[in-house]
Amino acid sequence: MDKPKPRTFRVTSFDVAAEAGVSQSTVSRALAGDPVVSEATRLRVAEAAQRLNYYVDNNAARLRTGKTGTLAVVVICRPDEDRKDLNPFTYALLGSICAAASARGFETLVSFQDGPANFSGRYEEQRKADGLIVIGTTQNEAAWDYYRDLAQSGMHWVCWGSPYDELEWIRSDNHEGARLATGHLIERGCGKIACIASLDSLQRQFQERYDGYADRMERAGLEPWLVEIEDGLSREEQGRRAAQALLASGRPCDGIFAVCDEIALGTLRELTEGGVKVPQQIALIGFDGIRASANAMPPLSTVQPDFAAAGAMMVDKLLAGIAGESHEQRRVPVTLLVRESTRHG
Amino acid sequence: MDKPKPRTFRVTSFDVAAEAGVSQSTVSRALAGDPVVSEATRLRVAEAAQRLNYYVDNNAARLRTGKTGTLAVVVICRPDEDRKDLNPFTYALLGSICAAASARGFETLVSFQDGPANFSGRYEEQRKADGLIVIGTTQNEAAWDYYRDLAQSGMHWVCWGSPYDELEWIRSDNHEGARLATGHLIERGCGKIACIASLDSLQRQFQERYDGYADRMERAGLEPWLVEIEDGLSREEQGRRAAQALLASGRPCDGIFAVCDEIALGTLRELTEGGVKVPQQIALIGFDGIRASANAMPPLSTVQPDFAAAGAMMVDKLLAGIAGESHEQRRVPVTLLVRESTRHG
DNA sequence: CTGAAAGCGCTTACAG
DNA sequence: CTGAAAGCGCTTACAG
Repeated sequence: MDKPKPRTFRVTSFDVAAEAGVSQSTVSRALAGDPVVSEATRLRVAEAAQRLNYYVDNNAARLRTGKTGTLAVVVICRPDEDRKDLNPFTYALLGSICAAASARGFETLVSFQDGPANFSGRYEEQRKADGLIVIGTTQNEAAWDYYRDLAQSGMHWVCWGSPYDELEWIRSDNHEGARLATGHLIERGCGKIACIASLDSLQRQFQERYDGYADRMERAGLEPWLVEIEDGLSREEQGRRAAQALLASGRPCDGIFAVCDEIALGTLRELTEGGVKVPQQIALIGFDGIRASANAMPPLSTVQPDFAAAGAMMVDKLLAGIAGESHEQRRVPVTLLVRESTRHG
Repeated sequence: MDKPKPRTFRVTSFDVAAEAGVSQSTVSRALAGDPVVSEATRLRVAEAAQRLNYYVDNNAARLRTGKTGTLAVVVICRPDEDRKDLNPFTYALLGSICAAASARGFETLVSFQDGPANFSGRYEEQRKADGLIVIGTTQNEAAWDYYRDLAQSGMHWVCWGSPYDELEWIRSDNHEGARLATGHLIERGCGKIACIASLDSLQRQFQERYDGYADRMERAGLEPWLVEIEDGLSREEQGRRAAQALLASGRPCDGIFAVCDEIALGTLRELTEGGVKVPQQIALIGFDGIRASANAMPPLSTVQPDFAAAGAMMVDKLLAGIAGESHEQRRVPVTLLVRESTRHG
């Protein structure tokens, strides 16, 4: 048999107290930066702690205070989707949320959830987090139903991508972004502008973007032209099919606004492979500002939300909720990013 | 003044005990699935817990057991890099790690770190996690130095992307992948094959890939041809510059192996914009299998590591280390992905 | 198979 | 400004 593992002794605040010649409570106060502790004592304690390589046991502190200093972040995926194939927008948002949380002194407990076997949002009840941020694909209805039900319990949370308007959401300024994109095409000289979108009531963001497009078209005296995407395909494939349908219709077209970059990339490939020159024959613009849009051939014009602001806004809204304060801001500002795909010949 | 917030009472195992008519210890055992508890009791307790909407307080359990059931994942970024611009390979790896941890019953505490103000890897000392996984850019030397020093303290950890060979790393099977890529170009008929790479001693992965390339070239009686990337640029820009240098050299070339997809994408754009037809004049292949490689024009051939295996291997190695077991596997298997960029005219 | 009790390592009233 | 003591809510020997 193996030798029994030598019990590893943990350095506690009592050890530091002995080392510094003060009481354990003073150690706790000194290390927490309690201003009531005299500077001399604080220093003596800090040095003792360093000598002993002491760190506060987070579990004990959390148990005592009831606060976790942690935010849970749930990323909703398509069922059985490879993590590699997750929408890059979602990854960027995740990164920005973690950065914002960290800047405010919170840790982030991240989990990817794709099906009922996986759904688990009881972070507050289990005292694993003080609140919850849910982001990810709108298309996983089961997931959103699960979280909508959970929300009834009065948990603290904020989401991005929810198909339901009544939840605590943060979104891009979709109307404004779509107006910018459409206006850009119009100013560039396009008059026959199609919008590749979905009016599916679950796709709130796409609907909002279509509305912004239609709005701007009508303001210019132009007729909105909707090319609907098909359900149940990858975004890229949706973009390809929509482009096929558009070309097959024979209707003249000189500009396309696709409601997300991934759809736009599919559209771009289909157009290019079909011999249509972008932007000379058809100008194309997307929405989201994902990294891959810059690498497309030609580079894709797009509307980009302020990612840093997105993460910050979600975290701030959540923290406000936890503190019992109100927080009205829900729209992340967007910018027009003009690249080759809409530039003048 | 506001009314004082009503103290929210927490349901504890004592409440469940009263509800089920058993002792608190029995509640704990029953809910933990201890087989010593009779089935009838277990059921009664489970029902009582559900009625009261009871969940075990994770902090108390963790304090008592000394285990956190959590793995920390640190993503090393370039200083001040926008989270949106993080290498998509890293995001994919992060997703696969979280999935693997979750499948093994562990939570993941994720943080993005880019500079000394940010470095913080004392997760075990603070009892925030049982071990640590570090991934991210090789280029942040300060970060790797920090973690290399920390590792001296005997913490449990595994990393991906470290410039240092002596650490506990997991990597793609870079030699094999590079041989596959190079062999594919050769079989396709290429004879003048350049490799865009870096032999910088810190870029272990790139070096390994170059070695695999050179190996395969020599086996075919061909002369290796290294085009070095410049330091301190984005990967895409490195790829562009390398392509410029290659074309400017005037040396005939019919195939390029770029040691990562992001470099390859830059190379592809530079070639295309310079009027060089890919793959008709020059065939091009990358490495990493990032999502954007599929969206390039033409779609980029590449070598893809098994992402799911990568996350699983990292988590398994870490858990083995925590359990005091050994775990030898460190190379993630790779597959050749043939797309348009290397297809026959 | 079940219960009474100890103790994980802190934070924070309370007292001085 | 500092200390003695209580208690956060569990898990797990120990006893029966």
